[in-house]
Amino acid sequence: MGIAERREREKEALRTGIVEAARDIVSEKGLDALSMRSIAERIEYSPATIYLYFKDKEELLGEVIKAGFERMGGYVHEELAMAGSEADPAQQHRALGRAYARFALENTAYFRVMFELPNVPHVGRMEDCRSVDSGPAAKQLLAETIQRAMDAGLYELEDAATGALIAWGLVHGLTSLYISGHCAMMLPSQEAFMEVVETAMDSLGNGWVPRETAKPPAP
Amino acid sequence: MGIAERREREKEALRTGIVEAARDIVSEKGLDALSMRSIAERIEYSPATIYLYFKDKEELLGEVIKAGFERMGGYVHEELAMAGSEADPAQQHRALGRAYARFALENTAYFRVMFELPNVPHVGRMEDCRSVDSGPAAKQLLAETIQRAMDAGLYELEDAATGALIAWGLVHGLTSLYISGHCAMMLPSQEAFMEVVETAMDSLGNGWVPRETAKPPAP
DNA sequence: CAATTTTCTGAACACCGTTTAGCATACGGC
DNA sequence: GCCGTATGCTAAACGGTGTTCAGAAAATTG
Repeated sequence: MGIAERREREKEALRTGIVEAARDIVSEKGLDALSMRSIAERIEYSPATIYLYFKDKEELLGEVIKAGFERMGGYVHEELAMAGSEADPAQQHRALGRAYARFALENTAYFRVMFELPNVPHVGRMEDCRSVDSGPAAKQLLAETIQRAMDAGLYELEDAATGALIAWGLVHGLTSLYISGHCAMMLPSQEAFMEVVETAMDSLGNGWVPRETAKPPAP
Repeated sequence: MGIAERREREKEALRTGIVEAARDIVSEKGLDALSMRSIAERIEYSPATIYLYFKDKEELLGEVIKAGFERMGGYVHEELAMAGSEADPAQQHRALGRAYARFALENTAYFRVMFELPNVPHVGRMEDCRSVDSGPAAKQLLAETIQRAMDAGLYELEDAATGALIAWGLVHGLTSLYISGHCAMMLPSQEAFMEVVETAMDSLGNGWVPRETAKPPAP
């Protein structure tokens, strides 16, 4: 009775096909070019068909965002590898920031969809929504990294989760400002931007380094 | 010949009326509710009339944004006053951050229009555009404050402008993440958010504090 | 092959930003 | 006061959007 299963598979294939089409349009033409009609044209179905697979555009975008977090995961992997396996937690923390910034630079439209969209978790349900669902992998990795840095005595702060949030906010903010062109006059190139990100992470990390590194006083 | 002047005044009044209507709609109903038609309805004119006073929606939004920066200026003024006149530059820096965050909390839709809109400075002309035009007051104030902190020996960094950008990015990022609901599970209340902002500014400020505060060694 | 279920779509709806042709009104010169 | 003109304004339309729904088309079943 493989016939029902084949139907199931085809259905699933079309569903993911829709998501991929949306992802590609966002990547290639930008968010503004992403309409139900443009997706429909690309997959060669009627716009109405999409609504048989997704409740509305919001839900479809949710899937695109999920895919975005997976793509970002690749960047994280790369930067961690680049940092080397002998990197200490603080260096890994920098690697995560670099990954985030680089992902944003190379996937601007994607980044916008993921973080700057009206979003509106439709106050109430906020579990199955946005980064809560797919992003936590990255968020948790960041928190764990900072926790390890604390354990290693590299960072001194009260709460790893708060520290992770701050670190995230720092890089996210710089990235968001850069991408939106709010500091274009100050950052003429992507290199300049990446450098500022490094400086920023240095500043923050420096602020977390214990003041007196256990210098036992000789009486 | 007061007649031409009266006409001029009426024209100007309608123009600012349009901007105020747009501002109010954004404040009251959110950005999504802001359409040329909704503005027209509020000012009791035809939608087409708006185009006699503004080139397009983008230009109109520019004026709204300008008004937004002025409103933010009020917050800055308040927080600086709250900090007191004897506050040192580092404390003033914190006050600026508080103002930014509080403004965002109390004018969410406004904040979004100002910083998270597609923006697109239409690469090329970027003078008369966005924060470059109206925001620089705030940006420059931040840069000056940090420069003063450097001069006072409170902060130790290479470039005040870069420092200002980093400080801005930090608060902006946290704010943007909070407003977009990306860290809702971690920040249940506005108070919790404001506290994280304080902690974040402390961390960054701490990272900028000179390591050894000129402790002349006695030989 | 006929009946039924499943999958899909054409057409419509209400909205959007924007343009244009034309309608009133208020003005300046006679 | 009247007339031509310049000004301010708008109704209607255009092409776009997300979304819905009756019904066509196709695939599966008996």
